[in-house]
Amino acid sequence: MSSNESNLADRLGHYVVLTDAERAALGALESEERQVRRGATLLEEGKASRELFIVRKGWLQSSVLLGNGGRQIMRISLPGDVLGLSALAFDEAPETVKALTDATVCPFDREQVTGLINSHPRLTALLLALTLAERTVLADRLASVGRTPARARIAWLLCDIFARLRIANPDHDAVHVPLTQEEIGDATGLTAVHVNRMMRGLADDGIIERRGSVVRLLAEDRLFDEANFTNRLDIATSWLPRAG
Amino acid sequence: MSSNESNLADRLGHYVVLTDAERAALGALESEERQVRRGATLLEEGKASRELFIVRKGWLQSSVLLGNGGRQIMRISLPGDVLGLSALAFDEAPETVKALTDATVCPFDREQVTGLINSHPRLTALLLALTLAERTVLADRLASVGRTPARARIAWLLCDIFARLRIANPDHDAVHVPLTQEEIGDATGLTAVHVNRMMRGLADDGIIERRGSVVRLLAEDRLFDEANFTNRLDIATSWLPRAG
DNA sequence: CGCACCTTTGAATGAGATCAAAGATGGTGG
DNA sequence: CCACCATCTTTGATCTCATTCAAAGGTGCG
Repeated sequence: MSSNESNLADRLGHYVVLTDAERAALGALESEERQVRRGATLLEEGKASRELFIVRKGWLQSSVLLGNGGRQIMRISLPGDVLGLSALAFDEAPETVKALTDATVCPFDREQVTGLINSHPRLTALLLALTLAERTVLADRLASVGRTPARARIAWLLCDIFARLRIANPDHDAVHVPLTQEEIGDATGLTAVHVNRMMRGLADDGIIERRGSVVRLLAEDRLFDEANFTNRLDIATSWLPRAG
Repeated sequence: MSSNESNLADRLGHYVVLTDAERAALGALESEERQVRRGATLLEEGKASRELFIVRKGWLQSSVLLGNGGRQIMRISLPGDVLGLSALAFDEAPETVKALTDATVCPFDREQVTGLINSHPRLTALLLALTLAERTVLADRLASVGRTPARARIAWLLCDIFARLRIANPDHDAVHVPLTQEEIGDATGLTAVHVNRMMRGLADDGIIERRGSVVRLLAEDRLFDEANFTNRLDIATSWLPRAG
């Protein structure tokens, strides 16, 4: 069940050198493990939930349903991500979270966050900064969907995914992307049919290569360029409280 | 210069009963006032900035510029809002902030946030919750722009503005909206021309009334309905740390 | 190996963009 | 106080990018 590793601690460790106490506090959030089957729903829009999660393994998606049957995918979550943070603002989940692959998550409840805030100011500040970075990525995504043509939106989504995967795996440039074209459409505000044509275009132009659901990046610079992508993975740390 | 009122304290006071110490800490953030002319830029995308602001008076907008000349407006800021929080995650502003009307803001720097986090866990938790609520609103906006037709997007924007104005002014239903149709377009991912046609449609259908830039809400329920709007202004407080 | 789901391609349609030009509005300086 | 000019709004005509509809291949899993 519990491993003495912590995905979240590893991630935060990129930004600051964690104290043992901090590492222990983060590890406590990952003391419980839950297996999730591909397709299973972890959180449902509108349903009560005070649970949060840290992703240990697998891919998940957060989405909302529109009145007209449409669906918007807000974010793809990867290992090391925190999920369901909005439980800290709302008693009812604003988004549905579904597993795209078999996944392992570590659930904890919001009272554990209360404890963290009370005793670890620096971790709290990091959590806030991470949340703000995520908000900024969401803003970038909005700009992409609101103000760029179909091809650039697809490019942006690929950049987002690749940039994040690179952290854990700097070498890999071929990735199994467990998203159907319909889902890519729901993330970019397009129809599956149009997604298909645009992906074909990117492949024809030698920017990506596709084999089934495996995507290989052939011309990262051109993709970033078409997407107008900004990497938001580095965060400012100079203002953080002293460790303690 | 300094007034002994705090917009932010008033706002947070809606959610919890603040202690004197908490009220004082928040007041300190608003000890300095700065006047901003309509059209003036407070923060510029890409430029260094460690300043944050609390809005005291006036309307402002946050936007990003796209490579192709397009612009996406992310958020309209009103009195009581915190602006420039992303300075806590990035040394360079990800968004440009511009005053839509003459405005008064209270600047403070991010080291003051450090102090707040060190000594006021409950305020820190509230700040986190507020940020998460804002992120959720951004997600709602993304769903609106990505997955609904032009008319519904305009409706959503109006709902967002009216819902927030209602807090300070529950009675008013006619509001001077200092946005050009071009700006409404930049917020909704539409052209000014199409915004014009959609607004006319909403007026023709008796949902709103327009006199110059003053908009009156005639059928709030129908507007909310068309927009698929969810009010995100209430936040959960049961998990917050005890005051102290 | 058969069925459900996904991808691919073609053709027709449509929502919103683009282009163009005529009113309205309001702030500024004379 | 008024006239002027810049900016914003409104409306029409045309165009285009993406949607919709339809149907033929693939793929993988039970």
